[in-house]
Amino acid sequence: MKKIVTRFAPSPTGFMHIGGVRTALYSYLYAQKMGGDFILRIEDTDKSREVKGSIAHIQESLTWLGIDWKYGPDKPGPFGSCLQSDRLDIYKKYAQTLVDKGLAYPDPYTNEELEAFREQAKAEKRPFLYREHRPETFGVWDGTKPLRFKVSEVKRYHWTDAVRGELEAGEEMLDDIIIIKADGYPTYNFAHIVDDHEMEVTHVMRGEEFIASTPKFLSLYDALEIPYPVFVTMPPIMAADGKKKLGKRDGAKDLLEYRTEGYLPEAMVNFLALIGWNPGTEQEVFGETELIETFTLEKIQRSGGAFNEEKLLWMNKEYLQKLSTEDFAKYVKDALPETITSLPLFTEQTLLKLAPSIQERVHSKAEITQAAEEGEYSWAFSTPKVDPALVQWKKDESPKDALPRLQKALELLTDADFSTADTIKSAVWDYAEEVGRGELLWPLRVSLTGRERSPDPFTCAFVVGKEEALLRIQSILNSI
RNA sequence: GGUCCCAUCGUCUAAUGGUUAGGACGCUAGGUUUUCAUCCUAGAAAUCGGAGUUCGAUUCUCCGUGGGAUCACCA
Repeated sequence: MKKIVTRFAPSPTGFMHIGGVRTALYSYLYAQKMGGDFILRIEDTDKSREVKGSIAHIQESLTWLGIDWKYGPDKPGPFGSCLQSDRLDIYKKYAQTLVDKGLAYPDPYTNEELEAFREQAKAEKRPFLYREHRPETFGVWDGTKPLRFKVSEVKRYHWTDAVRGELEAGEEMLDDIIIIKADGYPTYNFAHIVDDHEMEVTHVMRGEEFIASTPKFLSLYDALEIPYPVFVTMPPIMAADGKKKLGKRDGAKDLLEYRTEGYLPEAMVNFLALIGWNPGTEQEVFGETELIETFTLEKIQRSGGAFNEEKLLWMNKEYLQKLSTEDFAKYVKDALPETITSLPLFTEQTLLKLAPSIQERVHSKAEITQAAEEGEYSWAFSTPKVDPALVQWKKDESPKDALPRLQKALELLTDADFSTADTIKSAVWDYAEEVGRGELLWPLRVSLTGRERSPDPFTCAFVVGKEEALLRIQSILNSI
């Protein structure tokens, strides 16, 4: 059996966004699943649109997600460079075979003349077709004029798509397209066919925007006598409103922004895989290995899917919870603003003790940063100013009513084992049951944190440590 | 406008001729050792419309409708 080869072929015109990455991911997953190769090819044939640094950016994006390539801009293959700009001679060679067969010719018209043809067609309300203006005799291609492909067979093309099934399109799409531009660079239409053939790509996986132009490609495959690869059309990813394709103009973000926001690559991969594909089971959370095992072309969706950030957030939480406490503490530290990390009681040790209580509730780095800015964690790293009124548990009580309970708790805690939150809990639990849990636990927690919302009092006491905890309780006792 | 593609809860989707149309996110309610969160349980929520084929259509066919894509010396 022939080795499966897939490729991802972006143009270096800026950052990578969700849509592009998903295409890359599926191509990668399929190659992995089939024991084949995945190639990263850079389609840099339009110098004017090229954005400096984007090749590195693309590589960084894919690497972040754990998508690695057998051949790429940094790793040439047996077929040569993976940068199209390095392959000009190859395209010229293929173009020449077309010229030799009388299937390609230099465009004799000026831009102005072409524009006039277009205007005319528009005025007559019919589509513009270059082939209607095809010169009767072909000049010699000297490289100063664009080279056009002469469509020899204007017919209806039928082809099979691994996802969409039988597809067809009419002759309206067939025209004498430019294959080599006046600047010597090939067009996408031509270059990708040559490269896919040279690189022995078996499965061409790309977005549905290419369905309409497939007849053009097919006519070129025929003229070049290149066998068709398997076409695999991916559904578009739509903007959150589900109305239009997610593009840079519709708020599609740079993939790496998600990294900065604290999304884990595993969560992103898992989430991305599930827009437009599913295993047919009820499983939602997949590791990469599992994804590779279960991935099939047949289960790729036909219709477009909206990018739902809330589900991404949920997914991220799933993966955040799998992190070790140490790793999660690092994650938290990254998210904490200077105002927190510079607090007097801030230490790695305290952070490590606090981390689990954050881990069970948080979805992203942004959430931690925001909570921190709102003062949610300050109690752990500095002695809070406690408003005595907050100690009041029931409406008809006065803060003073909590005094005896706190006094007793202080005694119990003085003798308590502070090695875990549980040992602290067992020291006061019986008493809490006796007086009513809320009656003790609320004032205790408030004394420790000064906040209406926080983790449970045992965790809080554990985080700040025995000495500090006792100090805080004593302090509230004095101030009521 | 021509051509092409698509159509199940708000969203991601399962079920391809026979199911109480299932799951997940989100939402609502209740519960779990105080608050917030987590977690658990329950609930509301969908087959775009119309014909046809069939004993029976989410599923097959046709026509609408809606949405998307594409018509470059961009990829």
